[in-house]
Amino acid sequence: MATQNQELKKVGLKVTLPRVKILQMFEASDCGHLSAEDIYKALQETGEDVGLATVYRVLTQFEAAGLITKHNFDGGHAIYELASDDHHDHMVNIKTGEVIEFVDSLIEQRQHQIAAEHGLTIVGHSLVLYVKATE
Amino acid sequence: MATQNQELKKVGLKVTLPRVKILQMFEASDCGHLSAEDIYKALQETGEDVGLATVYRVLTQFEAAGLITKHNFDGGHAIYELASDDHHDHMVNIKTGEVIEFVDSLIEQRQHQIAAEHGLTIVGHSLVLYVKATE
DNA sequence: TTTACTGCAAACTGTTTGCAGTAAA
DNA sequence: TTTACTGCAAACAGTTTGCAGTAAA
Repeated sequence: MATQNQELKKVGLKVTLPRVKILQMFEASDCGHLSAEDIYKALQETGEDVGLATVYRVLTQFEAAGLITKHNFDGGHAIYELASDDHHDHMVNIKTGEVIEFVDSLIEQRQHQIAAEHGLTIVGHSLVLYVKATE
Repeated sequence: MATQNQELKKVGLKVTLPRVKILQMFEASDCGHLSAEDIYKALQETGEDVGLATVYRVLTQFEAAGLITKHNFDGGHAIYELASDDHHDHMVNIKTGEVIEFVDSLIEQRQHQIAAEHGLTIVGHSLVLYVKATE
């Protein structure tokens, strides 16, 4: 039995076709950074009859369940990726659209320090570097 | 004559009431982080008859002219602030909506270093810490 | 007078929601 | 059988745009 089924049950969601398919897409895709539109189109192409509204609902549920993470990069639409234990930030290549992940504990550390200096606690954060190839 | 008039002329925009008023609002407001909606409402309250579409148009023109900077924080609507030479990042208090600016040269430095390690150059970046008061 | 600018309403994009039907448990 | 889930279409928020009128130069 596919692993997805267990993952879904674990978070209290019924095992339905749209959910299994979408979860598979995240696990299959190597880059792993997908928008609702990406997923919707890909499902259409494989002949699956899943509505866009359902894609959004499933993504919201997956995010609430901690299976995936949502990012609001520039450019309007949100993108999602499988949640992983290790936190990381992103570089977006503005020429190619490529998304590169990176981790830097020094930056993480400074962020918490800065918030603390203001008597604040970090609830979430977003660090995106928009980059291009060095000439 | 008000300074705003020169600034507008310098960037090749006619000196009109909506533009002068909006530019004044940015210079007057101490926090300086305003959304289109904020500006529109404030103008209504002072009895100015400026349409929301015009607010958006003016903001877009000001951004193109380099007078102001646009930020896409979480939560749907964009916010704008007067452009300044010194770069800074933002903390957004998720309870109050308050925006706090901060600068950290260590983080800046690391960002460039990380990009360089990948053979990339930073074109732009966005660092936002979503925070709340420490309990 | 000429041309840029404006307000209005209608269009658009990304996302959410109400509802009646459908399928998982 | 029960209840969660689905597709559809309609609603939504933030933003943009076409157009005919208005005001800056």
